[in-house]
Amino acid sequence: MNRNNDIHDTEDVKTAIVSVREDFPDEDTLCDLAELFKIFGDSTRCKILYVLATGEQSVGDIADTLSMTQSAISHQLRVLRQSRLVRCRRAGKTMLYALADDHVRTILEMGMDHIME
Amino acid sequence: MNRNNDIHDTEDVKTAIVSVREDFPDEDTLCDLAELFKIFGDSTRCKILYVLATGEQSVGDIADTLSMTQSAISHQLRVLRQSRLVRCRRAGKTMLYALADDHVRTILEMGMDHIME
DNA sequence: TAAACATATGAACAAATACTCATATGAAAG
DNA sequence: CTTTCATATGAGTATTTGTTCATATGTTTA
Repeated sequence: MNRNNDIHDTEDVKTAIVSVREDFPDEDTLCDLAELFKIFGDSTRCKILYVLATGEQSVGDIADTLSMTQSAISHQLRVLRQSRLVRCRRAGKTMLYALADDHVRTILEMGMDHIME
Repeated sequence: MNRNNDIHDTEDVKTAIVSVREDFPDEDTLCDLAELFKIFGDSTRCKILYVLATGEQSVGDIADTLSMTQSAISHQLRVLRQSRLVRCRRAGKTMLYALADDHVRTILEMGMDHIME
């Protein structure tokens, strides 16, 4: 531990520190990364994504499939929409939701692989 | 929507429903999956994992690198340890932490890929 | 236009959680 | 054995967050 280190403040040391950390993601990037995983970190949202992995679905159908209220699903779909993990389009009175891209499927699969050891 | 559907409770229907959903992960699995992502869903934990991606580190070194208290880091290391995302070994007075396996690195990379569009 | 249906949203509340502070545990040095 | 260093942990607190309830928005049909 270098809590009270005696490293001198020379250009050489500064350069060394920069080079060591130049491939390390910066604060903002790491926060964005955490925000992304946070979206997947809720079972309701995971369930919704898995339902959508089977194809485009309406809000009501998702609610029925998961035996949850329309409101709860709609709130979570908003979160998923804002994170660009799902897209939606209007079809008459209903709204049809779908996975935004295959990246979402891949991330789910990676996590599932880890769960299954 | 089938909120008030008129499907009859026959064996055929039951079998159909089962076959449609047999590849759908069950409740417990989806909760485990969400729990896994929840661990990655905190910037402090992501930072710790990225620090450990560079190699084995002591608790104090991680705290110094991230400019956070030893206590905060230790609490999060416990979470990571309980989720088997990191492993640790004692070396004298210090504890050395490391990523549990390459799966962790892969999940981080997948998330980072998505962030970078 | 009015009624019916599908979805979205704001407020309120409960539960989860990340940090701080103080202190406990554990190992090594004197 | 006592002190010191490194880490772990329990309690307390502030913040975040997921759901419910009531209601608003938007679309179709009568």
